[in-house]
Amino acid sequence: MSSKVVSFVSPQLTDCRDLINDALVKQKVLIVAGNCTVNYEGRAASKLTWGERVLMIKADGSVLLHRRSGYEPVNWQPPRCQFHISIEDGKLLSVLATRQKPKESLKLLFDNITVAIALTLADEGEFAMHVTEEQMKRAILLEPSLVEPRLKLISEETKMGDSGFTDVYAEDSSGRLVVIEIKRNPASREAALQLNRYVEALRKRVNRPVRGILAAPELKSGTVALLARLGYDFKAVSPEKCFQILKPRIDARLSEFLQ
Amino acid sequence: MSSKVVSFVSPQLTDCRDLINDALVKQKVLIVAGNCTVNYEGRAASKLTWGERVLMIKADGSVLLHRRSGYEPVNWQPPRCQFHISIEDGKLLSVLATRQKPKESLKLLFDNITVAIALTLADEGEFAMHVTEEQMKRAILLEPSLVEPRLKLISEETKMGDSGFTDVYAEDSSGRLVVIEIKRNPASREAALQLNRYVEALRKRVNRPVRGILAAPELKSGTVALLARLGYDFKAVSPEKCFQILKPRIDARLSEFLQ
DNA sequence: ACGTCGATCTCGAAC
DNA sequence: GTTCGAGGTCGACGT
Repeated sequence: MSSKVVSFVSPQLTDCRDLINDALVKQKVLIVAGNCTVNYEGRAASKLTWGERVLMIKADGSVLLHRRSGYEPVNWQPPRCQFHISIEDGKLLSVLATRQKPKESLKLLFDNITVAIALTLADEGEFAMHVTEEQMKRAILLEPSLVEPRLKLISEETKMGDSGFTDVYAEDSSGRLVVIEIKRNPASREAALQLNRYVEALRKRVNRPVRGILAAPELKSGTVALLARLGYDFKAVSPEKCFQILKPRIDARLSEFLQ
Repeated sequence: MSSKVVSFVSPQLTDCRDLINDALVKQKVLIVAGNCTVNYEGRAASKLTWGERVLMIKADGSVLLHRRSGYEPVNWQPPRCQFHISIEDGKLLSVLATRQKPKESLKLLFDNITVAIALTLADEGEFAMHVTEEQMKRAILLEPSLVEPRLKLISEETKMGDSGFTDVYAEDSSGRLVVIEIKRNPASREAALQLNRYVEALRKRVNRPVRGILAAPELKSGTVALLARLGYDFKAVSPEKCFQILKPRIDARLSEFLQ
């Protein structure tokens, strides 16, 4: 057996209790499959009657209980929760995971364990995501002509009162102020209304013409009419084009990682 | 070894390929731990350099790749994606999971597998959750006085033009229309703006006074001023109180389950 | 199919 | 600490 893994197939509940406690102390990743029932109380409350599921407890104390299907766990606990593992009535393995703030508790009872594994994962890998909304914004800040020719940037993330923040703030070739709302995905009505809030807030403060531009790969169907009614412009900006502009910088950062 | 589990510790890559393909065909739950690198392209794009992680493929074809820490998978694929498993250069196990609509692909390369497990999970358990926002709404529909005395319900989920739906729609003791926005958690500015959209949409359609009430356990600090400025009311409604009203019905439904 | 909205959302950043 | 917005959000429900 590898030093990286301690595993039992059809183990005794007491062996599992010890394996789990050891894994928690050593901050290993724990995987337990077996027949269980679950109770959650906290932000909401839930009950899950008996059935076979897969429990994962990660090194930071997050808990995930997965059924056969579904991307999301049926029950879970966020990172940094506290554990109490015990045997009840000599025939049930209890896994209790609790959190304060908010106060919530997750209790699993197993009457049978199919397999239990404790893993030590060596993972110093770098994760890099490209073309987020933030990166589209950086690309537009580097290259405002992506949105419109002769656009002059004024400032990034200017405070806009209680409407929150706007994405990019500029002046067009006619000297009008321009608020640019950037979306990575096809823009919904919500995006148009968000742009509207920013423009309205700015108009209250500057007594000069303010334009609004929604920059996104495309508009969802219902958004076209709303944007027109509000009197704002749409400019198609693709994440791919933004990526091309950012690529030299991203490559530079990746090569830093690899050094 | 139990019939419910097929597992390998430190297996050959070819054995893993066969185990995975078999598990996919039989719609088992698959767990593979090993050293891998990952590329994702689709709604965004990401790279993850080498490191040890846990891969889970569930019976519905959802994919989750977990690192040591974090509630969320570092990479994933939603249910119903298609797989292609192969050995590259005789020394890399490739797991390719693709989806159309949106077109996206996740590619994992393993150069070493610590443990691989295929599980058959027998799970017919019932999952029941209590005190969701939906249930708070049902409680208020049963007992409108939770929000205000002498409130008369008009209809539930009346269409509100392009603002979507409102939660509850009523008439107060003075005959004014009332839009009630219900939140399960402390209400944010976003909730107040949502209520505002519903009220504005209704005012455009009915040419009579329309009030707005935000019903939630409490208001977040910034929301108090905004709600006042918009001219709407706040009513504290606790999930616990709602649950008390619903409890008889929930108990009745649970006893149906147990029959 | 698309759009909207809730979620035990989670996560991170800004205040 | 809280608040706020983004997310490859996911998932459910309605059109």
